[in-house]
Amino acid sequence: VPELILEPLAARLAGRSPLDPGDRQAIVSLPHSVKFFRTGTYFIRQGQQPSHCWFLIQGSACRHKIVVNGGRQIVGLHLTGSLVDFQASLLRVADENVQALTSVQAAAVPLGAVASLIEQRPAVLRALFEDAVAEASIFREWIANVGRRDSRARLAHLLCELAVRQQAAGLSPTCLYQMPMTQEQIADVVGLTPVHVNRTLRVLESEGLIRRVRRQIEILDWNALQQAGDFQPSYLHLPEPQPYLQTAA
Amino acid sequence: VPELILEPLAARLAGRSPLDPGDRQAIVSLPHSVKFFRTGTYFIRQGQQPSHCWFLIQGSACRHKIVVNGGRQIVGLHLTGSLVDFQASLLRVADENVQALTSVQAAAVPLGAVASLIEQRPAVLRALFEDAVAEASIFREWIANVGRRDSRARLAHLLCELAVRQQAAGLSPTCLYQMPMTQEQIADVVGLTPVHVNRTLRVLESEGLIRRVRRQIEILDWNALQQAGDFQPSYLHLPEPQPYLQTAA
DNA sequence: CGTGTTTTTGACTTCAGTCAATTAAAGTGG
DNA sequence: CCACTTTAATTGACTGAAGTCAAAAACACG
Repeated sequence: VPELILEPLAARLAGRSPLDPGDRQAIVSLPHSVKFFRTGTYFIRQGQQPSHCWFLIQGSACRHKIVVNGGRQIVGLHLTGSLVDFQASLLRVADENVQALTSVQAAAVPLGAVASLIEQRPAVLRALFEDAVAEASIFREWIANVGRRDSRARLAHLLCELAVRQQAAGLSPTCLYQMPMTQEQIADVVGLTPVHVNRTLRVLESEGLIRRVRRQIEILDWNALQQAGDFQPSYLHLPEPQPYLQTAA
Repeated sequence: VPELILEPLAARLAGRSPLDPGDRQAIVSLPHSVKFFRTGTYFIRQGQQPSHCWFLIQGSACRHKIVVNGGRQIVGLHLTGSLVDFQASLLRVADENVQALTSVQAAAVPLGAVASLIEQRPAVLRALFEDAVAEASIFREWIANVGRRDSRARLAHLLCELAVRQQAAGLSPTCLYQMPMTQEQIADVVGLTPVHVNRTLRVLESEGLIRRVRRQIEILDWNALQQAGDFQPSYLHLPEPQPYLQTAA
């Protein structure tokens, strides 16, 4: 049933700000087509003018910038359930790249349809606004993470954030999850080199805070990891859990 | 005339997204009281629940976080003309501090009044949304700045950003402006130590890119500074210049 | 089973941090 | 306007966390 595809989006937004049945119906009725992307595919590249935004049905993506010396910085992570690049559509052009971290199943929604949705339904606009404000809070925490924490704290912080966000997305319990990135990509998130990420991850492992098998992260001591990473989840501004979350557990 | 106080806010928002005369009138008619703050005063502290938001009539403020080892990271700068902490009101509590960098003249606007304004006038909500999206774009650029650029580039980038933003705020020409921060505060913006900021600023000065007198920054070679800082102003997403900007030059 | 990533390890370098002292500037009250 | 105090900027010598380079081991996959 095509109506079911965008239902998680409606639920997510309703968790931010109240939506009446008409609002929710308008969201799930947005025109969309489901597409599949393999790891590494670009959703948008710097300088392009997007025509669609993407609802991530399954899989994760990162938003990154290339700096002048050739380095790369990942400036945001989009997990299952997030709406990618709607905000960028409010601005003129994209000045960032968005790339699939895993294989991704996404619903492409034409920007025009979203534009008329928010014009007709202020409550939806409001909910999208609150979603954007919560995302901006994550950006600010990342500035602090990359600017003022040492490598051990930076990585511990990232591991905690992913644990909480993946759980909130209904993907996994907090203590065990699949890391959606290589160590090189992790390095581009936290502003370190891949070599140093590797060494620091094994420090955390040798301290007994985490265990790693393949790319699975198991958090053995949540309190200690949280403390090591100076992690307080309030900045994530997670909405109250919505019905759809339980179904996916 | 009290109506004139919030006129720059209306003009700024109208520059983001079209507002009809009724919208603009509603903005300038918001209840407000003008207050003065001296350097260092806190507008909001971590954990407080704000009751007002602040329109900066004159002066600048910073938004900062304290990390566990006692370090501080400035995660955002608010210059003359910006609306502080309206967004935070959409979330539950503030998890950041906002502090005056200079002496500040600000209009306190009760959050309740803004809440009913955006409920009644979707166009204003839309404009505030776009303002927030542009601000978020700055946060992402800062993540890249702090995460992947060396000290020289970081500082050059900040100097460029301030030059452009202060000019956009109608405060000064691009090539000469008043730095609203001490070197210690600059260090907290770019994630370095005050000592290293000092040394790096004089490197930029000795290279002939800038000149400093008191806290005035004069940019002697705009192209070179822009290149040194890997600075491309598009991420600022400045609106088209509005009438009120010319008056202040 | 070979091929191309990704992860891991070691030796060495460097950029930025630390600690501590000095100089300059900005207030402040008499 | 000048002593006095405080804050901010500057400088030097030394340290250290993270980067670099390069190679080996482990893994993923057709």
